Amino acid sequence: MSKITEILVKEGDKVFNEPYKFVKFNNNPKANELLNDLKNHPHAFTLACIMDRQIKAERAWSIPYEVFEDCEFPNVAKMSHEDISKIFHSKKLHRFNDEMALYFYLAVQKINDDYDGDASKIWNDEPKSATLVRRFLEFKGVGIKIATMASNILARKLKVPMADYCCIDISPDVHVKRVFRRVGFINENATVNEIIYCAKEINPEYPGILDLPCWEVGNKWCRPKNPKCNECLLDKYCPKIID
DNA sequence: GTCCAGAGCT
DNA sequence: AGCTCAGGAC
Repeated sequence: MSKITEILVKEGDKVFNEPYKFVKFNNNPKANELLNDLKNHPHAFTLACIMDRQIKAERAWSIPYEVFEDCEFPNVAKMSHEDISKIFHSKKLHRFNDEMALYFYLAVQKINDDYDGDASKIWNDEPKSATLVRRFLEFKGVGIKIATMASNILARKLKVPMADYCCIDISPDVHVKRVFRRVGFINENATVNEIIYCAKEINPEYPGILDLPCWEVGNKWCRPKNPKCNECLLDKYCPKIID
């Protein structure tokens, strides 16, 4: 194993093995309370994950809190797509307010119809990792990045018990992709599938273990412009392949 | 102007 | 595989 993969796996393992501690998703204390309370507000975490695309992560993690300010769960299940759309537009919750309001609405309906209004039933039966990822994929607006991200956070931070971890892949998002390119794991025009299989190759029993360290490297230091290599934990071993 | 934890449709 | 959705922080 290369020194870089060794460091990334070790960092991932460290977080995975530590006991639960309150997760700080962003700087909104009330949103964080909601997201950490999987027992009483499991839908908040689920809905926030679905909102997590093409905007700053910190902003996406507040969206369920912002909606529930106007209408508490489970009453939100009675709201129409149009009602929810009005909230998204008036509070400017997302870039894609029409589309995200629809996915938010559809997710609430699905939680109601398929999980008896209790989103924790998505993950609380100690599922196989494949089952968990597939359940997230069933939601409209959820693809491989969001399904694996949700599963990774449940496994690594929120300590949700599951039967195995082998099918929780790395979340192939913009940061992971950039970091994988610059450390030389993949080439410039690699596809999402190549990223996923690259992580499987490194740590097949839990490919997603690489997700958090890679995401943090990309978010904090390995920026698109002016990467702060001297502060990065991979500095000594990284080939620093910049396009 | 650049960048942001993408997915769906063609 | 490429295009579209289209907003706010910096």
